Amino acid sequence: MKNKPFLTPKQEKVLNFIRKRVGERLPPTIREIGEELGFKSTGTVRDYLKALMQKGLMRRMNNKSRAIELTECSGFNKIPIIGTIMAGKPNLAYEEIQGYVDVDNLFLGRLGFDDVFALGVKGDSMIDAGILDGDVAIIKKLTYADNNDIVAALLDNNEVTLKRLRSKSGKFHLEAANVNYPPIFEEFKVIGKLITVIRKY
Amino acid sequence: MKNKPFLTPKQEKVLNFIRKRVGERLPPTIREIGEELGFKSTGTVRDYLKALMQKGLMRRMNNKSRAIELTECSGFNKIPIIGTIMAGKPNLAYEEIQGYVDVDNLFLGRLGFDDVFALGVKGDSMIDAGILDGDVAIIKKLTYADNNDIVAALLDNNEVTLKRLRSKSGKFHLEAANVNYPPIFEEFKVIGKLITVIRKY
DNA sequence: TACAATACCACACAAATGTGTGGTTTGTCA
DNA sequence: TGACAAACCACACATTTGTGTGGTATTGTA
Repeated sequence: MKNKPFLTPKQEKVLNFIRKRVGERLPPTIREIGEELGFKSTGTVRDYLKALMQKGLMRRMNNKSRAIELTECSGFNKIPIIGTIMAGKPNLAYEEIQGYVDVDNLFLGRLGFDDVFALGVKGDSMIDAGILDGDVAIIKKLTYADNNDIVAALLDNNEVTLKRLRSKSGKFHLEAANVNYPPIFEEFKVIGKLITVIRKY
Repeated sequence: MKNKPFLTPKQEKVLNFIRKRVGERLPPTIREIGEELGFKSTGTVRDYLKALMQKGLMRRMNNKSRAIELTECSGFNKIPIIGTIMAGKPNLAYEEIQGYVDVDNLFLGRLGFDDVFALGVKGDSMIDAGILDGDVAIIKKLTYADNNDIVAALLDNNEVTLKRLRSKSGKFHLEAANVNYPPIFEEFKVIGKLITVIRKY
């Protein structure tokens, strides 16, 4: 069993300041960290950054200002997923936390923002797959997909549509998830694969 | 009627690139913008930034690298929502962006993290409302709800269930969205209201 | 005791980055 | 036609920022 990366109090202070600034959308420069924490030398700050990097908490790009990337992917934005809830307690002192919804990583997993895009769902053609009008579909950019995957496909008329990919005797076609829509046998190109659906009420 | 701040296509491209980079938590330098957009002079980029600032879309700090702040608020993690996609283009250039999915604000809106929790959906009792087994339901903590709202309710056996709230002649009961499930008339307590559904594939 | 890690500092230097001035071209509008 | 804004470029310069080297002091530990 490995023990979690131990941080000295000072190191934690540095990390927290970086977290704060990253949260504010402008990571600090080395000198800004020094000013905030009271270090008079840039070398000191670099020692800390080196330590934090060795402990796997951040990455940096060479010769790029403010280029600090926290690997922990901002552990703040998590929502607990609850199984059962204790009865008497008024304020949801949840007993069984099954996991966490990570707001940042939810859609992306290990993907970058370049690898996905979102599509507003129009119509009810996928209603039997639980995808309703107005839902937002998060699509991972791909040019291929497997049988039964739900894909974003580009049709000949330059329209993008969300359908299920089916193969029948070696040929692919698109199927709606709604008996009222016929399958699509025309030419199309897969541009991505559905990885997440979001619906707001 | 006021017209929205007019942006030229080029200006919008610049803005979108900045949005993207701010979303990635490292705003671009002037030269990085120029490289991406194909400008050979820093002066050109500064002209654009000046224009965007005059239109009230961003602020900058003097002599600070990457210090671009988008005024359009909460520019945290945004995924572009794309309408139509140019046919030939392979890599989905941020050409026609209709809007953004704001990862942070998606579930929460103006709520804090304390005001919501998540529920793992089990079973198919809400399938006709497009809520499937395995979905994650984001619930806003409330002790009341309106007729027809989908709510998280605490039953007598300490189970939490997701159902539609119905009132009939002044009395509330719970209804599944699946003809195979009978309505629930037993005692229950509303603990929250469904605000978002997320499904991962 | 010797060694390693932590916790600092000073300072020089190079690279990145922002600023400023002065241009050219194109199209629109009065 | 002239004025003006958008949309560019080149280049010098100042400032910011990252890098690198070489120190000192303290503490725990093998």
